[in-house]
Amino acid sequence: MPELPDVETFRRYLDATGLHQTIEEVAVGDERVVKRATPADLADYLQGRRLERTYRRGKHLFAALDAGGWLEVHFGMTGYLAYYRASGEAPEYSHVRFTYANGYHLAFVDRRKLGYVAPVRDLAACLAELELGIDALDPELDAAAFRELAEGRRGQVKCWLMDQATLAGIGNVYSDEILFHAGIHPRTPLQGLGEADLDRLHGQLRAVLKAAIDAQVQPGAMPADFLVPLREVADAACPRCGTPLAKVKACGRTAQYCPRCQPSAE
DNA sequence: ACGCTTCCCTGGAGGC
DNA sequence: TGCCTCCAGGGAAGCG
Repeated sequence: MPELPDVETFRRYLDATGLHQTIEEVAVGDERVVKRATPADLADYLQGRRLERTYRRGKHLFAALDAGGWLEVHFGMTGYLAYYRASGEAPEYSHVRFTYANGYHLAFVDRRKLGYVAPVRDLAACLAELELGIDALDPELDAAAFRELAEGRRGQVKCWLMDQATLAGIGNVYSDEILFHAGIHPRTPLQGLGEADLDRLHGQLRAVLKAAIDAQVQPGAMPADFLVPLREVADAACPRCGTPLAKVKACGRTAQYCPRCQPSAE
């Protein structure tokens, strides 16, 4: 379930571990997690190169190569990065592994293989092809810009928040969290929201994503009134009012919400 | 245009 | 114990 805060945490991890070192070897254990290239192409593309800096847009992570071009990593639902020394320390499901000149390794780990690694020759073209909207934490996304994104749009507010072509980075978990703090039911029609609702939604969107990043997405480190740590808990109660949390299908996903703090508009 | 389902993919949980 | 089905939810795709 890597969403913006998770991918931002991975980005910082990569910054702290796998940059500025020559990649000597690229090993692909399962080619299904390599997109837009064969494993051999990917190896040719990366061998002898260094990753120099990172860029994140929504849930997509990019790393710039010293020779030009980029590497894209998308984490699907179960992906993450692991940097380790001894080969024996490689986590299970390490489907792509880099070996650096210093002897360390960087692995793309993804149990369910819904994520991927891909070479990117032209970052701008790649971003255009992915049809990603503005990053949900882009400083240019102020309250007015946020309201503009909602203009003329129909459908349920949760679907809109999760639409990567509108706002990049929000998925099922954090859309629930944001809607909870804004006091809005996930199935509320977007057109039923007023300016004050949208401004509140915008404020909570920033606050929630930043708090999750500050907590390094560790459930135990999240603020006490967050729903995230309660997702897997049976019979969980609202951290605000104690009302039993409810689930509803929205946008093909299971949304968790508080029936009292987020009254249905229907 | 919207909302729903199906598919990809795997493992953990619960029922029988 | 073991088999079966469901569910998790990132995203693409297809249907009405």
